[in-house]
Amino acid sequence: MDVDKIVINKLKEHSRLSADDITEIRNFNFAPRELADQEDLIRQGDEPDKSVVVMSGWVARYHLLPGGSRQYLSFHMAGDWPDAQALFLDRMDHAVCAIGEALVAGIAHKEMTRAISRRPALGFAIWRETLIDAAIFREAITNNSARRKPARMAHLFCELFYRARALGHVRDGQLQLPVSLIQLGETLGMSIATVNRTLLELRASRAADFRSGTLSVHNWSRLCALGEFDPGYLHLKKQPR
Amino acid sequence: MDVDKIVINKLKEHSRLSADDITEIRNFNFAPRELADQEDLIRQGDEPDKSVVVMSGWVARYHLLPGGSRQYLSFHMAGDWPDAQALFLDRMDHAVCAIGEALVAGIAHKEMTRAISRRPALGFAIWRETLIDAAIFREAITNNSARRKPARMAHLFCELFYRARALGHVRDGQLQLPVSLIQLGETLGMSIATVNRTLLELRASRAADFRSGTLSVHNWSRLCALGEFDPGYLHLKKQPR
DNA sequence: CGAGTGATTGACTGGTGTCAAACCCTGTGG
DNA sequence: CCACAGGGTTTGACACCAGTCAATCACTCG
Repeated sequence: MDVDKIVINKLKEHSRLSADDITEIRNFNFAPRELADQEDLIRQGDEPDKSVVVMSGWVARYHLLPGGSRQYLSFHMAGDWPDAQALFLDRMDHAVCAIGEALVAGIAHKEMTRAISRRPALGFAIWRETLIDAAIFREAITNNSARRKPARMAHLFCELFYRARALGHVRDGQLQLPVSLIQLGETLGMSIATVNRTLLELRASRAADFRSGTLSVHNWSRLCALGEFDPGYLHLKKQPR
Repeated sequence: MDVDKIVINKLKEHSRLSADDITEIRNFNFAPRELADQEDLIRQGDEPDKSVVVMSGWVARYHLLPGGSRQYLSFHMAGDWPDAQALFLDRMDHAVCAIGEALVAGIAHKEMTRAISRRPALGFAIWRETLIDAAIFREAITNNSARRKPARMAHLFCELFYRARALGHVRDGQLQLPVSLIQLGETLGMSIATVNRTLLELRASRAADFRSGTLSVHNWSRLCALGEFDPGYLHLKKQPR
């Protein structure tokens, strides 16, 4: 699929676009870039001059911690616009890396601001995209602070699965998600030992099964119940399924 | 101080505004509203039609949890624009309440979008404001997930103190912050017992002292070290002190 | 002066991090 | 084809942090 199609579909998930807005997107010069597994797209402290759209694979945001370990902040799949927000921040306060091999497409910030000045509605759509990101961050605060470990993991799986389904990345109740247990731990704020034990627990509950980079959801409603998942915060117009 | 002055000063913290942008802000119709301690400004599920600026006191965002308890997400003081982001989200995924008595001023969303369509640069400034909010959320994820309890609390105090100082709310190394220990716990993801013990620890370290609604910072650099605080993520142009 | 809320402290217990060892799988090189 | 190395995963032992519960204290308000 073309980049502009991906972008347009994504924005349409939550915003209305006029024909002119769409033309404006079609005129963007997207610069593709291939990323190897774990390769950094941009680092903490960098001064970004472009935004990227994920075309295939996964990309993750993370904070680098004093000890050298990481705190993963969010995951982004094909269709997502992981750092639209870098548009107006001079210096990156976090890094973005590829999770597995990924393909992204960059748009120069200058080009974006010009387009937005011409067509405010397009800006509003992209703005909304960044606001949904913020809502996801808020939910992550709650998830990692207030929920017990099994609920925490279930919630993360719910969110990723739900978002992936909305973008059409789920096949046969399965989602490719090439993260290691270490990375899961650095996302959910638990040690690798606990990650593993919690994973076994989820498996035993027959709600979901994550192993070797594949998330299989066996019982969606049970998983939602376990994770206290309510998709409202994702602000998607059409609810999948 | 007038509302428009407060707003203009705040946006100038991180953005450049032209004379026309400032005129546009001056023309906003701000509707003042007084809030009692703990009063909800807006609830989870509401459909907002206006944004508010805090004029005095504090306001906090929180998620309501299944059990009825809360997860506080962020705190906002005079000058902050806590839900500029509600502008493009149909339904609130979180609530906002007053922490102590507070005074806020609301602007209708319609009025804001019109002004932004006229003056994109003003929109960019407000957008940036929401992006800084998102950066604060990201830091909260890391804080509550990756840092040990004492560092966690120290970091929160650092952030609030730093932001308050930038807005001129700090007097004699003291900041009025009328939160209870329960609320601190519901912010940092710890039980009230641990909050209290951690508070004693901070007090003993002679870095900071929080009691009866007043945060006193005795040794700023030590507090920063304890909390691994690096203010970069706040994206403020002028660093205070 | 009593009621109520919040703060403080102690005892107890369970969850979770740390450490260590074993295991599995994959790719590499002999 | 096997041996080996290395990364990721699985499991167990153990200590301790931190949550829960309960009692007491401090303070404010009616």
